[in-house]
Amino acid sequence: MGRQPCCEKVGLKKGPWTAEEDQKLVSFLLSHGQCCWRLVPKLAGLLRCGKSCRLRWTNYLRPDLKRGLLSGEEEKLVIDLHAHLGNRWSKIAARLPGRTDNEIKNHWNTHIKKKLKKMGIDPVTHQSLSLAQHDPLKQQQQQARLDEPTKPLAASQERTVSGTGANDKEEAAPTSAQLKGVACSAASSASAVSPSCSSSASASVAPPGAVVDWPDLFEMDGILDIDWASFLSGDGCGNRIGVDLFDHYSDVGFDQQVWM
DNA sequence: AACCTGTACAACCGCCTAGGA
DNA sequence: ATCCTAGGCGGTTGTACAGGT
Repeated sequence: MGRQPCCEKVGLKKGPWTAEEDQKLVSFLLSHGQCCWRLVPKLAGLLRCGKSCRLRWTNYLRPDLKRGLLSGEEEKLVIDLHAHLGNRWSKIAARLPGRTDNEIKNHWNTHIKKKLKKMGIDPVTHQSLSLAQHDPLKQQQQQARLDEPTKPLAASQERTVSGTGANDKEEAAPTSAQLKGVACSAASSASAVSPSCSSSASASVAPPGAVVDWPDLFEMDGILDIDWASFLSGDGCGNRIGVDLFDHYSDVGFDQQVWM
């Protein structure tokens, strides 16, 4: 007995979304809010699967998304968080307001991986490639640390929406990165700034049944941008992100010149 | 100009989990 | 306790575009 498909796929359209489809989806979601994704395509008059609609909204149409390449500061934060969290893109995205897990994952695979390799850093273990090659035990330990949170029990906690108590518990546990001061309070500050900006938390943009106007969303986005800007600009520990990141990689030869 | 190759990123797929019936 | 559904996640694929030959 196979798994049931997420929806009836016969007759459904696949592939790139057209402007018309985008417009239908956006106008529907903005006037009705997010409710049951399975019903959205029917109600919005789209020949798409609900899952596809959710993805399109989450990764592309959400008004609070930032567009364009990740900034240098964002890249550094992604690397830092990846060293801390591994390939848990949604968790990483939760720390970067206006960015989606998909976007970060793509950026990691196409840009950051290469840069790290170019600098002689293993993008998986965040160790020097030569060090990792010559010290399999250390490599194994590092990998085990990255793998650990994905164990079933931890995974079930991880699935909780960012910013919840469960998530906070996880943050409270000291990690090697935090012990080195890498995490600073960057992570907690960012999450405090925007609990609603990860794809997983996107539902908070508009509660079920809520009618949301574009201006409201943009205004909220503006608030996020201001806070994020001050966060990055050096208020509090903003300046420390870059400094700590380079400190973190100092033993593996993180070359700031190469990066910039 | 035509073709080939590499790159970037949008979109899909399959699996997992939570929650409700 | 079990089954089913919806939502979410990470990995992978597909496609458009740019640059090189």
